[in-house]
Amino acid sequence: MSASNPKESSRTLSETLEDYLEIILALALENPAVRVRDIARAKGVRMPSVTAALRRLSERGLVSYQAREYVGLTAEGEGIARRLTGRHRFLTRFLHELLGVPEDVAERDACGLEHHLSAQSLDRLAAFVEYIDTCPQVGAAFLSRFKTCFNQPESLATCSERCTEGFEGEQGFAGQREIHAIKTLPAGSCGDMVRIRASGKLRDGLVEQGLLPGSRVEKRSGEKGRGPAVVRVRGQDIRLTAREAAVIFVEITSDEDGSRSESA
Amino acid sequence: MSASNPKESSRTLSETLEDYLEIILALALENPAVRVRDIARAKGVRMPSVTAALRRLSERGLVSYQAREYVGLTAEGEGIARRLTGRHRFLTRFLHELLGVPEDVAERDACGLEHHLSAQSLDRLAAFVEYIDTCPQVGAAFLSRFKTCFNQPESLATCSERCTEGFEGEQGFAGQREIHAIKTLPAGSCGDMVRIRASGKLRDGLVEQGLLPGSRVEKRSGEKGRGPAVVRVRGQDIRLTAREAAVIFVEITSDEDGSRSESA
DNA sequence: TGGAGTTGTTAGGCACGCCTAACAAAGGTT
DNA sequence: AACCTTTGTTAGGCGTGCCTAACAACTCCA
Repeated sequence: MSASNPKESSRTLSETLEDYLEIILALALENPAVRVRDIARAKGVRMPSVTAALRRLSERGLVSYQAREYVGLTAEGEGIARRLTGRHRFLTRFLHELLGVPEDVAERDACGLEHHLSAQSLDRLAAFVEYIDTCPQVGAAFLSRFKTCFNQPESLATCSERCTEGFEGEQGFAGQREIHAIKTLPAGSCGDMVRIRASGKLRDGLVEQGLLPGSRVEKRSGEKGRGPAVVRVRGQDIRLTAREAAVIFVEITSDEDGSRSESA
Repeated sequence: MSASNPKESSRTLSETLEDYLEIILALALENPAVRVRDIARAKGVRMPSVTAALRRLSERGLVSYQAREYVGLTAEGEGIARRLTGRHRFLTRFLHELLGVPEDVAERDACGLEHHLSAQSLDRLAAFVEYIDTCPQVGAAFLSRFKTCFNQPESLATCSERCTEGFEGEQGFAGQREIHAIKTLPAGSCGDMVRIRASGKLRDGLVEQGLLPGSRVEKRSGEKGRGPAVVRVRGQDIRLTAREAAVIFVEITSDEDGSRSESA
C-alpha cells in the first residue's frame, strides 16, 4: 500500500540486511569471532547467501569484511544493529509480557514488526508501556486484571459479564454509552465494534474475518434475535450465527462516519 | 531473523501481492469498475508492474483477470483482501486513536505491520483494546490520562512528577517497587528500564538508541550523580549526559536476568 | 474517417535474495 | 606428504518486483 523508492536503496537498508546486522551483533556478543557459517545457521540460509549479503553490507560501510577473514561490525553498523536489537527486545516483551502472546510467537512476530514501525510509533508505544508500568493512577492491578479477563477462557465469562453488565442496563462505567450485542439490535442500526465477548474458536473465527474493535458495523437483517443476523462491514455482508450475534458488542454512534478520534 | 520458505510461495502471498488485493478491494468499493491505471496510481507503481502482479494473482485464483478487461476479485481473493483491510483499519486506529500517533504516520505504519502480525498477536492486541475500551474497572479516564501524561510536553513534567513522586520515597503505587533515576544509582547496580521522564529531543535521542522500557541496564560508573554516567545495555557501554541520567528510571531487580514475565 | 490521447500490453533490463554445484583454502590425522 | 573435513568462495540459475521503451487497442472528436 506504500510506494517504495528504489533510489533510496543506497541509504535505506532492506529488511534482510537489517536482519543480518542484528544477527552479527548477537553473535559478536557471545563469540570472540563471527563466522559466515554461524550467520548462515542463525539466519536459516546457506553460506553463499551470507557471502553476498556481507559484500553488500561492506559496500555500505556497515561491516568490515574481507574474504576468508572474520566478520566485524563498523561503528555505524553496530549502531544500527543495536537500535534494531533494542526494538526487537522491546516488541517481544510487549507482545509476550504485556499482551500475553506465547513467547515463541512473540519472538517471531517481533522479527517482522521491528522493521516496519516508525520512530514515532515506537516512541508512542514505549510511552504507553511506561504509562501502564509506572503510573500510580493506573495501578499494578491493571495488567493482572487484563490477564484474568482475557487469558483464561474459564474466567472470561465471569469477567465479561461484569464488564458488560452495564451494557444493556444503565449502570456501571458503560452506562453512559450505548453498547449492545448485535443480536439485540434492530435491523438498520449502526455502530462500532468494541468487544467480542468470547474466546476460542468462536472468537478466532470472527477476528480472522477482520471483525476487530473499531470496525464499523451495520445490521442489515435478523430483527432482535430472530433468525441469523446479517451485518455489513466495510461494504460486505457477513452472515452471523445466533451465537456470534450474541457475543459481538457494538457501540451505537449517531454521527455519520462513527469516528471517535480524540485529538490530543 | 526468520527463515523464509520459497516452497511456500504457492500458498503464501507476498506482502506486495497482499497489498494489491487490498487496493483492488478498496477501489472496487468506491468505483463500479477497477482499472489497471487506478491500481497503479494507488500503489505508486507503473502500469506494467500491475499487469504482472495481476497475472500472478490470477494464477493463484485470487483475481479474475483477462487482458484488457476489468479486474475483479474472486471469492477467495475478496476474503483475503477483507481480512487484510480489517487488520489495516484496526492497526491504524490503534496507533492513531489509542497511542496518539499522527494519522498519516499511523496509516503508513499500519501498512507495514499488517503483514507481519500473527493471528495470535492480533487477537491479543484486539483483546487488549477491547479491555481498555469497555472494562468498567479500567474506566474511560484511562486513555485521556495517558494522553495528558504523554501527549503534551508542558503537562508532562507535572504528571511525571506525580507518577514518580513515590519512586524515591515510599509512598504511592510505586512505593513497593525499587524504582530510581539512573543518576541516583550507585555504580554497579542493575535494573530494567521502566520510564523515560522526558519528551522531545531528549526522549527521542534515548529511544532512538534502543533505550526502551524493559531494557536491562547496568550502571558502570558515574557515582551518584557526580560526572557523566556510563551504563551497559545489551553488551555495549553508553555514555549518558547528566540530564539523560536524571530522566531514565529503572526498576532494581534482584534476580539474575531481571525477567518479570507473569505467566497466565 | 483519420488523428490524438488514454489505457494497457509485451519485451527487455535490473536489483535483491535465495538456491545448488563446484572449486579453493584452511585445519587436522595418520 | 597425502588425505579428509570444514569452511568459504565463485559461478550460474531462479523468482519477485520494479523500471523504461515500444507497440496495440480503445475512445473521442473534428
